[in-house]
Amino acid sequence: MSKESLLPLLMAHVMAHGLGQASLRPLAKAAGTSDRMLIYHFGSKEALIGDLLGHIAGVYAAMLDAALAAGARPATRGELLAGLLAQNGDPAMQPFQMLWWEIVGGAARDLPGFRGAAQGMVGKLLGWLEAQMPEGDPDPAGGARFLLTAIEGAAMLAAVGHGETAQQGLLAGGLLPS
Amino acid sequence: MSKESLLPLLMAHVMAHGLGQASLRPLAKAAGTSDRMLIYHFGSKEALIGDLLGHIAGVYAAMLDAALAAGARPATRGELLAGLLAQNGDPAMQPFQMLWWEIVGGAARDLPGFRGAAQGMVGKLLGWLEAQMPEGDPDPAGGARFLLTAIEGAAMLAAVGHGETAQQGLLAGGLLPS
DNA sequence: GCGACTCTGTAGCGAGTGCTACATCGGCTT
DNA sequence: AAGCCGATGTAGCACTCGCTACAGAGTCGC
Repeated sequence: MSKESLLPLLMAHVMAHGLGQASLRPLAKAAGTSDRMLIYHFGSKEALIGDLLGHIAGVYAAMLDAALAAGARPATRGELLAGLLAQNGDPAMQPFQMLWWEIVGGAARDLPGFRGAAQGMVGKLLGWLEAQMPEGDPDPAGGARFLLTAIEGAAMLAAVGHGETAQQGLLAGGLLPS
Repeated sequence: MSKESLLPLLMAHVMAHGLGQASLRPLAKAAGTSDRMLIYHFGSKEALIGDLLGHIAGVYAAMLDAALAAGARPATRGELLAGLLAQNGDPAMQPFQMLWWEIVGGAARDLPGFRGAAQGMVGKLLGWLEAQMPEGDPDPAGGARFLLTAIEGAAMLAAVGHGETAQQGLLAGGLLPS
C-alpha cells in the first residue's frame, strides 16, 4: 500500500462524505488501512489533505484532457455554454460539485493547499475552454474568460437552489440559444 | 442574556473563525457564556447553527435594505456591475465572503439550514439588483439575473485567486465599461 | 416564609481527535 | 546466518467534542 495507491480510495471517501468532516480513522477504514499508516505515509493530516487536493486536481485535469481529446468543438459560444451547463447539472457530477465548493471555501479562508488546488483546477478549466472556443471566434481568450465567469456563477446559483435564476439570466444576457 | 442578544456575538466569532470549525466552547467564550448555556438557549448545536444562519441572513437583508435606501441608481448596467465588484473586493467584506462560501458549501451538501439561508440571501440580492437596475433598462428582471450570475461567478473566481481572470472576462463580454 | 420556576455554574460522561511509543514481522544485503 | 531496515499492528496519550446530571441562586406569586 503506497501513498499513490491510497489516494484514489481517500478521494472516493472524501467525495462521498466531505472534506471538512474527514478524520483519520474513517479515512483509513475507507482506504483499508489504519490511521497509524496514514500518518506513516503522509507525515501528518495536513500533509495528507494537501496531497489529496493535489491528487484531486490531477484527476480533474485528466478528465478535462480526456474530454478535450474526445469531443467535437461546438459551433457557437451558446452551444458551448449549454453543453457545460448540462454537464454541470448531471447528477453524476454532484459529488464533485459538493467537493468543489468545499475547496472554494478553503481557498477563501486560505487554508494550506486549498488555494493552490483551486487555482490549478480553474486554470486548467480556462485552458480547456480556450481550446473549445468555436472556430473563428473573434476573441477566444476573452470569450473563454467570460464563459468561465458565467459558468461558475451559474454553478454557484445552482448549488444554493437558484439554478433556474441563472438559466434565466444567461438567456436574458444572450449567452444561451433560446 | 437572551438568544437574540447572543446571536450577534456568535456571528462575529463565526465571521472571524469560520463556521465549520465553530465548536460550542469557543463560541460560548466569544459570547461571554458557557457551552452549557448555549445548549440551554438553543437546544442543540444544530439548532444553534440554524438560528445563526437565519440571523446572518437577516443581517445581510438589512444591509441590502440600507444600501438600497441610501444609494443612487446607476445609469448603466456596467456601472452597476462595476460598483458591485468594487464592493465585493473591499477588504472589509472579506470575512463575509469567507463565511458565504462556507454557507454555499453547506447548501451544496444540503446541511440543515444552509440551503434555506443561502437561498434567502441570494433571493434578497436578486430583488435588490432588480430595484437597482438602470432606469429605462429594457429587461430589468432578466438583466438582474444576468448580472447576478456574472457577479457570483466573479466572486468565486476572486475567492480562488482568479479575480483578474473574471475582470478580463467581464470586460471581454462587454459587461464592464472599458 | 415558602414553594415553584427560570436561569446558571461545576463537573463530568462517552466518544472521537491527531498522533506516538513500542513491539513485531518479513525481506534485504552481506 | 546475522543484522538491518521498512512496514504494520496494538495500545494508549492528551485533548476536544456535544451534551447532561446535579446543585444552587435569584425571583416571583401566595
